[in-house]
Amino acid sequence: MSDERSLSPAELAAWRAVVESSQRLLTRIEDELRAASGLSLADYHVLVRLSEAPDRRLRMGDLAAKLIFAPSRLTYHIGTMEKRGLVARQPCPADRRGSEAVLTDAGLAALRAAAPEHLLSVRRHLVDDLDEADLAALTRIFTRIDERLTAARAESR
Amino acid sequence: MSDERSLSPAELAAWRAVVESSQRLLTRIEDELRAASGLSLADYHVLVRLSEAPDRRLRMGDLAAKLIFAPSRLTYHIGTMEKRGLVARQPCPADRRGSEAVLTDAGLAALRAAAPEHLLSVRRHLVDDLDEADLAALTRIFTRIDERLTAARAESR
DNA sequence: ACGCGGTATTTCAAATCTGAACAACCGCGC
DNA sequence: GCGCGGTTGTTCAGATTTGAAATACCGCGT
Repeated sequence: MSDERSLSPAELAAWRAVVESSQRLLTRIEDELRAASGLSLADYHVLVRLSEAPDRRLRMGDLAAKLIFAPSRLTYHIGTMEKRGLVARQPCPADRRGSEAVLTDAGLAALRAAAPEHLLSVRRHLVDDLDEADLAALTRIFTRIDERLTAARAESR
Repeated sequence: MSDERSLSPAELAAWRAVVESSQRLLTRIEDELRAASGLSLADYHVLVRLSEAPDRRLRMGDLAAKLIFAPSRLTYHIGTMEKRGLVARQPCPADRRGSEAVLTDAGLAALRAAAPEHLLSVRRHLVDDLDEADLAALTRIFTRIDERLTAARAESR
């Protein structure tokens, strides 16, 4: 707290630990997911979001927001998943500008096939290291950060 | 803890919170860094690592390990930074296979110019939300994850 | 009904990232 | 001293990601 233009060693250590470890964690878990299922983490997240959506479908924009993807990235990504038969793209009936991504049966099957190993992977590399208090702290901390970020984004419009 | 092949709702919530919020946090902080200084977060991290190294220089391999970059990515990235005059590349005297990345005066100046705003940004979006206990918890948790990952990597060789 | 500012998505080119294959070199053991 | 397995970086081609510009459409106000 000494200088507001800087960070204390403890603050810097926390920031660095988060940046580096989360990077390493994601990389590792993605590697394992890829090896076990052929899906990237992005593929997996697309499948999860669609599987949770009513009627297994979402507007491109909504899906992009949930995944934190730039619009053009989602267009491209859904394109590759469509080629593999994991999702389908359909024009949105209510709004002719829009389109929806729909989870196919094959996509749902791929998700179900990949999930157990993947969750095991998450458990092995993250959850098993944490006790209940850690878990709660992580959830609370990151949820709060997210809320603040979303609020800050709303302001800067 | 019910099924070892799955995750409890609390565990899943923690995992999702970490993945999404850290993603959003990084994106946001990178945007601000870019807007204020023209540096990407990767640029900034390269500069930081070099500035901390003895004689302001590091072997490509060591730098790549610190940054969690694939080798070819670092080659490319140092190439772009070299064009901008932020770093220089020199053959390694002790090992003729290797090369070293060296921080230039311009690179150091760029880092010093960018740091205050960037740290403010980190403070605003992360540190200000945390009390001392949170800070310590984050550091402890992510440091432990990192140790485990590094250990696991060593095994799978 | 019409125009118009705004929104949803795609397209395009350029920048970046990845992994496999390569070239040069190290140093150990024969 | 030589050869060989292992290391260090780079190169290359292809995949992904980005941001700006284009396209098509919405719905409000007139």
